Amino acid sequence: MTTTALKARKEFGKTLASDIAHRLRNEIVTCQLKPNESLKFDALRLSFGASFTTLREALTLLVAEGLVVAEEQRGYKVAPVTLEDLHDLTHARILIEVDLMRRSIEKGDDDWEIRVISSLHRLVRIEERAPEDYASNTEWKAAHRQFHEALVSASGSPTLLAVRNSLFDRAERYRNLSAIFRPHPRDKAGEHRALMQAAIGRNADQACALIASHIQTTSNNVARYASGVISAG
Amino acid sequence: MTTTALKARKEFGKTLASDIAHRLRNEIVTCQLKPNESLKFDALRLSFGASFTTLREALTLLVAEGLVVAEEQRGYKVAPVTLEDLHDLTHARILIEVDLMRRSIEKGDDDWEIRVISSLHRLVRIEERAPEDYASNTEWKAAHRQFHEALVSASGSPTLLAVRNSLFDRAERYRNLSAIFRPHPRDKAGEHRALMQAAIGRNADQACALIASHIQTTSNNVARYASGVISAG
DNA sequence: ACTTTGCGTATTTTCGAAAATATGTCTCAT
DNA sequence: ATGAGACATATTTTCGAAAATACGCAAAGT
Repeated sequence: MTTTALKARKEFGKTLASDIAHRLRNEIVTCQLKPNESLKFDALRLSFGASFTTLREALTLLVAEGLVVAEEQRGYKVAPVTLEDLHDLTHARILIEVDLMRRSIEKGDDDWEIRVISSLHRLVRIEERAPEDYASNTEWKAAHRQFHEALVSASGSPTLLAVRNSLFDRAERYRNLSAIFRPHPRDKAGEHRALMQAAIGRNADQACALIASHIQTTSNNVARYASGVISAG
Repeated sequence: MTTTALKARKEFGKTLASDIAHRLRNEIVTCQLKPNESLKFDALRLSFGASFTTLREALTLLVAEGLVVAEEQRGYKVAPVTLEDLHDLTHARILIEVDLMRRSIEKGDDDWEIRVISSLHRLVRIEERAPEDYASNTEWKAAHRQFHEALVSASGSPTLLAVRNSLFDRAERYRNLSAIFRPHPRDKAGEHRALMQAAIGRNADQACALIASHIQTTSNNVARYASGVISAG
């Protein structure tokens, strides 16, 4: 073979388009594809080995999630990062996550408690295993995501959960961005444990206050450490 | 020409795909395309005159908005309507709309006040002109949408506004569904005026209570009158 | 009778070429 | 020098055919 063109093969989703969306989402969230980077079809075609229309479908999906922006007739690019966007995102996340948390605590059954406890356990184990900069560890990120997902998983609100997931991705991109510059990872272990205890203890007010403050603090840290790479809001 | 196939032409959007998404959205919201109806490509191709891939892109857009559901490898269909979904939707709308309302009232400037007042004025004029069942009037629906959009337009929250718009469409589909069975349209004129007055008067608590109750009441009415066509939650 | 297997049809999914649109460059008139 | 117009190139957008996959029905096996 003379070219490096890949033949596309599914790793995740059931259709190729959703599979590519998944991979693209990952590259954007981890900032392998940088904010504002223009997503030319020829280039994407080369790295993903799919045709124009399949790529287009994947990009459409990511536009809906706010990770890609489309300028009609002028192509797609990775969504910009700005302080304004970070603030907007943070506000939306707190509003929705607090609501989901409260209702999850109201409705959560035994299985929910188990999901919360076990996902926290896994997170702690990973932190013990790699105490240094676990925040840039892929395994930690997955566990972190799963813990937060478990907390709200009993809310019984598909609509808000879907929005929440997409906002979580957008926020994770900002966290990854700031991780490049942050001297040391903040110790979130205590916060996570307190969150779990408030949730399992059915102390809704406290859990909501904790999650709001958790999101806000993280956002503030991102704003501080990532200000170098973030365009002026 | 032997077939009735249409040649696609843009009426709205800049690209054909977004244009078709717009038209499809309208047909779904107005229930010309019925809940659960399967969206076969051949049929769509005939009525919209676009190719497979263009239609696919439009459908992808609507899936993200929750008006269409995709069963991978088994095509697309109009999203089902259920009582459960209506409740979920209503809850999400109240949460988000109340937040947007409060911040719009905080931040709204002169232009915002003008938008609110003039959009209400237009709505009232239409109601005067067609006092009978204005709720099934296209013009009224557009004005109604614009009034509610105006109220929250100063919130400065692109993320939540985008979610709000998509939820509004989903809710409008339920309203249209119940309008078929509702004996007489509820008189919303008073509620709308009170909403405007509370907003312009910068009475945030009252405006938030009014909008929450407005959404909840509408949803309750939909549930009552549409129970015949809504699948059991 | 009831499930399983295989095959033809219907439908979706993916592809690469062709059309449409934007961008950049060069020329020419002022 | 500067700006407008025209051509050439780069890029996106749309198309219909081809490949992949699901579905229905008939035949065979238990």
